[in-house]
Amino acid sequence: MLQRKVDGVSGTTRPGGRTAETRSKVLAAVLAELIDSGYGRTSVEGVAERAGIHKTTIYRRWGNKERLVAEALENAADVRTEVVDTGDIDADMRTLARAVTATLSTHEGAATVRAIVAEAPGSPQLAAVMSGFWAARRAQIGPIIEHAIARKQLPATTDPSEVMKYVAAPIYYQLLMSDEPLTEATADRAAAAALTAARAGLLTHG
Amino acid sequence: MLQRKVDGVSGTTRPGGRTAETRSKVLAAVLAELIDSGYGRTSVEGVAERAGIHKTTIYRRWGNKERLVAEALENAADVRTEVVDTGDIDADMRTLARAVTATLSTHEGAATVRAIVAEAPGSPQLAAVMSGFWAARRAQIGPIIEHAIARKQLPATTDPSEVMKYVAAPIYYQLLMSDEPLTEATADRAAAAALTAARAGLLTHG
Amino acid sequence: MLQRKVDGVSGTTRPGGRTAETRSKVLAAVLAELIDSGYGRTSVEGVAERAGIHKTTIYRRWGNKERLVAEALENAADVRTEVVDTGDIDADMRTLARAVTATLSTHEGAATVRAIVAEAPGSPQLAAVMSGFWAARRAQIGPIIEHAIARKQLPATTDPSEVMKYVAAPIYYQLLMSDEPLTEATADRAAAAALTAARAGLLTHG
Amino acid sequence: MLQRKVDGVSGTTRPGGRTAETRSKVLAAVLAELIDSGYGRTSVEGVAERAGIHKTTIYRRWGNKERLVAEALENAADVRTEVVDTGDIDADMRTLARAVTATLSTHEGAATVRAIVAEAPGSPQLAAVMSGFWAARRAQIGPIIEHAIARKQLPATTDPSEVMKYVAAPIYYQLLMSDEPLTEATADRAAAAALTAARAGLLTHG
DNA sequence: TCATAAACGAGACGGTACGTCTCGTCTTGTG
DNA sequence: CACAAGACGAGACGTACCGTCTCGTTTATGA
Repeated sequence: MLQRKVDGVSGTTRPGGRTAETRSKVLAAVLAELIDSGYGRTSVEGVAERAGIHKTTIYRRWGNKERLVAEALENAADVRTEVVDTGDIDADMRTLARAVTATLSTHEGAATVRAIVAEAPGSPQLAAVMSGFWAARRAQIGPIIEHAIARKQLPATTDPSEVMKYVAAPIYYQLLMSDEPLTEATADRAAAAALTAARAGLLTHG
Repeated sequence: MLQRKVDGVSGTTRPGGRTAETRSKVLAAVLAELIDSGYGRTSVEGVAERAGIHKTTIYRRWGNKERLVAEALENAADVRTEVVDTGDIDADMRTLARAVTATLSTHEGAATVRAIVAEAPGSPQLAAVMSGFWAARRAQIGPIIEHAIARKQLPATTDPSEVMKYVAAPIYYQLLMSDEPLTEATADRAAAAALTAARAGLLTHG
Repeated sequence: MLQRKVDGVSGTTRPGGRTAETRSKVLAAVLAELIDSGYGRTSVEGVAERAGIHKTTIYRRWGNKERLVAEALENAADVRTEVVDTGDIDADMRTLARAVTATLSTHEGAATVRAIVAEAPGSPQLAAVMSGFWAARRAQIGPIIEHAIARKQLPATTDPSEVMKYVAAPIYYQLLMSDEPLTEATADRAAAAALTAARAGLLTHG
Repeated sequence: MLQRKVDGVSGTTRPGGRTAETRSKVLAAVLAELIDSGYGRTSVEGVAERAGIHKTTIYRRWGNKERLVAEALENAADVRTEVVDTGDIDADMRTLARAVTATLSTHEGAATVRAIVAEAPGSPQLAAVMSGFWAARRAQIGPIIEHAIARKQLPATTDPSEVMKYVAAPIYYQLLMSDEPLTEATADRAAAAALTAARAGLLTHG
């Protein structure tokens, strides 16, 4: 399954105590601080206080702020969007786009994305997080696109990655670069535009 | 005329002496630091040193790091993309997309965008910078789209802002969210996809 | 004269601020903490708080705890014992011994000595402080001994340094190695014993 | 019988394990660290590592750093100076002084003394160690002095403790307060001076 | 010989202090 | 008056130890 040990990254061997619980409290606190204040104004000490543990513990386990935030974001990114493959490519794309929009519409989602974009350059950890996140997304739509191709609804050489990119791009762009709110209309338009481009044979491999 | 107007955006009051020169040295230094190190690792003291002036001077004129960076970026964004209206909507869009791609392909352009995206939330100054930047872009393509509409190459209700957004989105997205390089193919595909969506009547007002 | 610039060690050039006052507040606070708690339990943060200034200021000026304490002790050691040369060698030695005893009998004097002895090994700064302190002491009794020699009260080859050492040794020893209190009797006995040894020709050069 | 008696030094209570060996390894490590680094820079963790055991074990047995060091020093002080009573008070005192000098001349002896002096105030444990150490020394010279008194070589009221003090004081003083090396001449002079003072009736009870 | 209790290993944790790095303010002096 | 020089307050960062606790493992002994 996709089940991951709760204990993923740092529950090394045998905890002398409350390892896993501490970990989850801290990661939750990181996200909360990120949302409230953004990466720049998030402090390790603030996280520790919010989590009700001591800052030394954080430094012991995560070493520095960057790795701490990276793991928190990785964790958050793990909460994956449920996407179904109904066979109706238009509806499925719309569903996907709306899911993305919904995520980014929350204060939490928006803050997470901003934190990642802001810190990814220069942080191998975060780059890896993002990489993994998008790989997961691609894995999700791959089958949907392939089914659509099988049903001749999309050109045979259509690249699922590109479709994903063209669906997501306008949504992320609107979040990051404009002050317009994200609505369902935003999502639907993005989905429709991506499919139109795909049908026109623009979103192919290579 | 002989009027020089070195003093573009914020020629505060009246350059009593070396004001303007100091200003441009500082702003250049800010950009350089931003490019070298990113926003987080750019320090006012580093900027001062690089500019060969004293940090007090910076604080006197810009007050804080955020306003300093905001003005530097505003200044940088002023270097505007030359876009021509040849009447061939496909070619013109491709030219526009390539110009955007070219800008973001430079180390400087990429760093600038990242700095803006990272700091815009929470910084009214930067939000305004970004706002103005996109207004300028929209002003550029407005006439092109209108001409295309006049020639019936695009639906009458096509929204130039949306077209701009759909051209730019995949390019910015690729810069910020993936590690694929920006190429001319990226630009051409973005331009084609945006036009396809526009022709399909998806990029209309409202 | 023996007058030293108030500003001795760190009044570098000509400060843009309140340098000298800060310095004296800090050094006084160091001594106070040393007396209250001993070297081991004296913290830079505590000193800063007591001095009413910020710890960063201390680190900026003294670099680390060791140098801070060294300078404070150097400063304290400067408060010199007044010793007079009456011509009566017995009385003068007794006066000297009593002065030493009086100094070491105060909480402050005892704490200072303990701090120096504890930290001197491994701290060139403190070694230098101690060196200077004893040089000053030797300079004080030098003339007294010479006068006594001139009056044939002491052997011609008597070494003032040795006399000083034999006067001070039992007093310091009693402070550091036993729990007996320092009294005038302690001082008088030390003075008498040193003179007896000197008269016996034991405290000579080489 | 089958009794093994692994338990050399202090067969604490009931060894469920390898008690005695651990103890001696730890105490040796403490001394070594003390010698290498002084009290301030000696860490329990460092001691544990050097002893090849775990720091928890140390805390279990000694509770804290102070008690650990106290016991190590107590142990070290136990190695007692052999002093003989030949009947020749001058020679015996010289032997005693040379023994003291020899001990303090070693890196180990010097470090031990410094550690004790530095930490004794505020540490009842160490005060007790020192107290015991000097009691042992007094016990050693008591008979020698008494024999000398019996032979009328010293005044009847001579206090052995005072004689010990006046022999040791210049030696300790030189170690702690100056940078002159300890030599046999140092020892001989100290012995001679103490005896001179004693013969002059200065080192009496009360 | 085998169960048991003490000693031990491993390591997470709370906590104090250290020393470093920026940011932004303020003071003083100089051209 | 603009600027250089720099002291200072504020506060976060990351490190080193201290001493406590829990859990699991080893080992000597006594039944």
